[in-house]
Amino acid sequence: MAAPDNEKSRLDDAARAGWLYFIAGHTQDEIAKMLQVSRASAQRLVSLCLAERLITFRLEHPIAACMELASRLKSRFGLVHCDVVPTDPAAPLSTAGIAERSANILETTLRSETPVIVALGTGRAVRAAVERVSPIERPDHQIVSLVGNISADGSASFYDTVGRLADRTGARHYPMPLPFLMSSEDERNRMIRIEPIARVRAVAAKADLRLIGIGQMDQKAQVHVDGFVTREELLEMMRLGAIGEVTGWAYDAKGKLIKGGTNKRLTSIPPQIPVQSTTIGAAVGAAKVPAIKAALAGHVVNGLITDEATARAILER
Amino acid sequence: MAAPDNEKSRLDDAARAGWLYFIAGHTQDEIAKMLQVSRASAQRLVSLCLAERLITFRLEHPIAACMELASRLKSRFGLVHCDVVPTDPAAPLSTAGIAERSANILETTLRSETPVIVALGTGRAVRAAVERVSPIERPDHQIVSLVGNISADGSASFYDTVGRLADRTGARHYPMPLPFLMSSEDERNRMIRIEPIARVRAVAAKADLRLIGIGQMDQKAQVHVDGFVTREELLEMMRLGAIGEVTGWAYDAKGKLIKGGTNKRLTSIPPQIPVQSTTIGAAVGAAKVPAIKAALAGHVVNGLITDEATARAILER
DNA sequence: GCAAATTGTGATCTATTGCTCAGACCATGA
DNA sequence: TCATGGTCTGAGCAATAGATCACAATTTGC
Repeated sequence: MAAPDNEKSRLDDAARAGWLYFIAGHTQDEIAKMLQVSRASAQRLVSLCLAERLITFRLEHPIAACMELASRLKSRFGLVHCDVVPTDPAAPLSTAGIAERSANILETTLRSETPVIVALGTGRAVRAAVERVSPIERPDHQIVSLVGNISADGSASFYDTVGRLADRTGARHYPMPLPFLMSSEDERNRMIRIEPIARVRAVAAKADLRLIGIGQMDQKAQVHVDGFVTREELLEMMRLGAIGEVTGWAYDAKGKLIKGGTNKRLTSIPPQIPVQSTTIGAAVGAAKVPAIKAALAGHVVNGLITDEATARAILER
Repeated sequence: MAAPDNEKSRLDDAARAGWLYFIAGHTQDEIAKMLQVSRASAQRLVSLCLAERLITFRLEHPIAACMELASRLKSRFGLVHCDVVPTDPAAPLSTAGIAERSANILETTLRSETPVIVALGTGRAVRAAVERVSPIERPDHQIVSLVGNISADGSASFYDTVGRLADRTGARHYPMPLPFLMSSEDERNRMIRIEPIARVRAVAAKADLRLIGIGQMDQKAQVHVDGFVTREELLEMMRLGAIGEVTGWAYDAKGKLIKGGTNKRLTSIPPQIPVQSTTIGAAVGAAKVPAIKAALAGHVVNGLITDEATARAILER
């Protein structure tokens, strides 16, 4: 009868100490005096209270749920980085929130004094993020594009994220002066070997941070909506099992790159799978959930920036 | 639009910081790096999170309620000490819990190296407390009785708390070799002036700690049950407004001592009102609630040891 | 009944936290 | 435009908390 009694009174004391510490706000020294133990023991009681989960913390703020989701995503998929932002109820598909966060990541990385290489992929969130980066003079950094910035019709209208970001930092920048998709595999192979392009690819391979969008491969796939791939090409990829894409590279539900179709003619830089350097995907929306899930599960990316609603959907069975 | 936005994002950050600190268990330094602020700012965010009550602590343990009640009693009645112990559901009137606590107080006081004077009053809890004090050699302390230890019939059978406690400490002790109640006011006045008694009273007046029981003055009053006052005397005191007693001294609902009745013939040492030195009342039970309330409100005592059920009743309405 | 093992304790050292202060920054109004 | 008052920031320091160690107490196993 002695052991459970002792244990009980020990937990009682732990609870008392925890109460006095967290709720009444006393110092451990004061608590030690009150409970007639050494300060060391008071400290142990407080930790015991924590360890035994006698005391719990409740954060009454929408952010709390986001932090929780981020933490779960991080451990579920072994991510090196994860941010979940509150979903704007007025505009559930808005990229504003994730763009803000992404900009934050970019700024953090660019603030570094030692030279870094940042690679940018496609996606509205990535473009919006670049817009939100505040200027900082870092001429030693390098900004490189993972994806060609010339559309199918030959125009260079494709939004120049790399240039914009370079403007803000004074960094050297490497756009990729190539069409997104070549007309044949041979042509693609020739193009990516020409000197200026090879240089871009070499820089990109060493990128310290990649920030890319994650696209779904369905009827509303961004690569199709933007006119980079035709309806037929899209349908073929879907037939081949494509469920999502990063920088145009289509992958299946397990995060494996599709072998054929447009993947043979893409000029953009393929993701390393499994991903090595920090590669953060930014995406929101219910439609993208399967694509994001596959990217996470298949280690196409090792970081994610999304919103609360999307995060919940990803974690759902 | 800037101010509310800033403020909102500030609270967001505070919530984030609070989450990272309390729930994820990061240090403020780590949080500072994550949120891209100085450590000082991270610290401010964490305190803001606390100040704005974004985060709350919940203690999942019966002790929590007791601590809460003790804290409320303390501030409501301006007590220097208050302990509330869990009510034993199997024996709601048991003095075991409060005796344990009271013993603790006694031990704490007696552990002091500098000489202290401890005065003991009546009450089962006080007697039980003394029993639970573990021996400690402190011959420089003094233990003094506030109340005569000879009952009406002349026997000295009345439980000798002072002697017991002195046994355990080696302290000098001053029992009060007097009947509880004299037959007349004159006789009382004569008795308390005789040398040995006057000495006891002098020591008692300087007591650093008084530990006393609080009795109710109703049909089941302990002073009557124990045979110290007759039924008639009890009824007279009740007519005079007596609602409770400490060391025999009856007081009314406001905590004022009753002028007449047995109070004129008591040999025990009256409470100072308002109380100056630390005077702790120990009592449990629904029947004692009015007596305890009056003692607290009238500053008959400035400390209380009770149980959860009694504490709730005291605080009610 | 004794020795081993486990557990708890206080001393002491190190890390973390809270606080103060001087200066920067910003908004406001003359 | 510039002074003015208020608010926020980061540096540095003092207070507080946490970790480690050797040792003592207690329990457990033989």
